[in-house]
Amino acid sequence: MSISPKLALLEEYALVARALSAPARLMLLEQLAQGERGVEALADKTGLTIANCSQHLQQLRRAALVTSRRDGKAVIYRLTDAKTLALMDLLRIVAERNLAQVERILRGLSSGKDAPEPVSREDLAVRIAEGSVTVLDVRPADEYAAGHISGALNMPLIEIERIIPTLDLAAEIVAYCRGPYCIYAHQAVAALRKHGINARRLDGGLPEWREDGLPVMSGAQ
Amino acid sequence: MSISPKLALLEEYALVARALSAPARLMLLEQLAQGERGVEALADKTGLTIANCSQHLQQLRRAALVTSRRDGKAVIYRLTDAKTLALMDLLRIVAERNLAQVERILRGLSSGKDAPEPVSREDLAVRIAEGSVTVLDVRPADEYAAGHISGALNMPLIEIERIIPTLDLAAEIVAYCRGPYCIYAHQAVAALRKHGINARRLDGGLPEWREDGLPVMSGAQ
DNA sequence: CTATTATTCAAGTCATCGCTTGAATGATGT
DNA sequence: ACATCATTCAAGCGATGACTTGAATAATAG
Repeated sequence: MSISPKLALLEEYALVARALSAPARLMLLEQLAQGERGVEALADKTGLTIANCSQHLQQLRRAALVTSRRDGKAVIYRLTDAKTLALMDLLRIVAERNLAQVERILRGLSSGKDAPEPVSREDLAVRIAEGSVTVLDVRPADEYAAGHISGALNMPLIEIERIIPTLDLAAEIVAYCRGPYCIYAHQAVAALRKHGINARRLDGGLPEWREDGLPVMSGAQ
Repeated sequence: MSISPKLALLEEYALVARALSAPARLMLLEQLAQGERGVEALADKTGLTIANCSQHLQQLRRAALVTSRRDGKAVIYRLTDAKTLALMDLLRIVAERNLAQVERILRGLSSGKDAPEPVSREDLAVRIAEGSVTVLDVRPADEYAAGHISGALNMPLIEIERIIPTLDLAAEIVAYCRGPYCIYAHQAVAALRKHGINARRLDGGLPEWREDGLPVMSGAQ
């Protein structure tokens, strides 16, 4: 024990905050919020080198935000529990609530002022049951394959302009992606609205949907 | 706008986390949770130099965790809103839930295993109304003077051993301090229990009590 | 206006972090 | 046992952060 237990405690709290203080690690956490992943898959998705990715993961593990297990020769990481997700969420909420900068970045994405309110998860669940809505999963195909909202169509952002003519325009379109940290859904909605299509964003992404106990179509892990 | 809005966003989130990643700044936030303070008062309480303290405060302000106003020649800082407090709380919860290290530090304080469950704020409010409890504010006298739980006695940690004989042992003792980051109450309870006195800790401190809308005796600012 | 007091700015130092590269470890399959 | 593959470790480099010192700014008092 150190001379100052008070400082030692604060040091531990600070360690957790420091683990969240690098964009690369937030990207990793966002990926892990989709489901557990191996090191190589994470490196791929985030564009980090394997070694660098491994080092970041070890920092996250030191802060107990993630845990790992072995599976054959691979090491699989996952979020420790829902509290990690809660912490990320609150971090985002504070940042968005307070920083004009964030506002401006998100504004820029929706190419102006016509970004509508997001749809709540509860509302979307009801409307899916009614069949009065088309749900688009705008994440990459492999993430869709690993699990998605029941009834959602996969439409990666790259193909969205191409696929517009095939959409059923009678139902409203709701797009979702990885979660609050992810801007795919923002971009998709902006693209659709530019073509005059009635599209909105889901509040939150797949991790939040799953956390709420709403129906998910699970793929192979 | 940068080439990658995604990274720019994550950079903003990371900025908030980074602001929380230094023990010195957590100390400052803990002080500010007691109420607004000037730079010099904060420097005094935390043991930082004035210049260093000012720099930390500016980082907290950049992350929008605190705001400031001028009052004559002094600049007064305060927490931006309750979300800052919530973020600190969640940080602590995650750290304590996950890190064996934290457990060990807190165990060490209560000199063993006999640390009882803390009293909830709700329960304490009821029992104060009944008069079935003695509430001790173990913060320094000046902080007590600036505001405390209605009915609480001030008993700074330094004097606690000396004052033990004067306590009414019929009622249970409940000690509180600045809040979850503060270990005064832990230490006070440990000291009292070492003398066989029935003492417990309040869950949370004055900021949480105030946040819950429970009765506070406000002193001069 | 000048002096005073509270705070902030600026420059410098030392430590730490993030990333890269290349080697070491650990589990699996032949 | 050996080769193979995924991951981790270790060393090095450049950038950033924390703290110190001393000067600059801003508001008030005389």
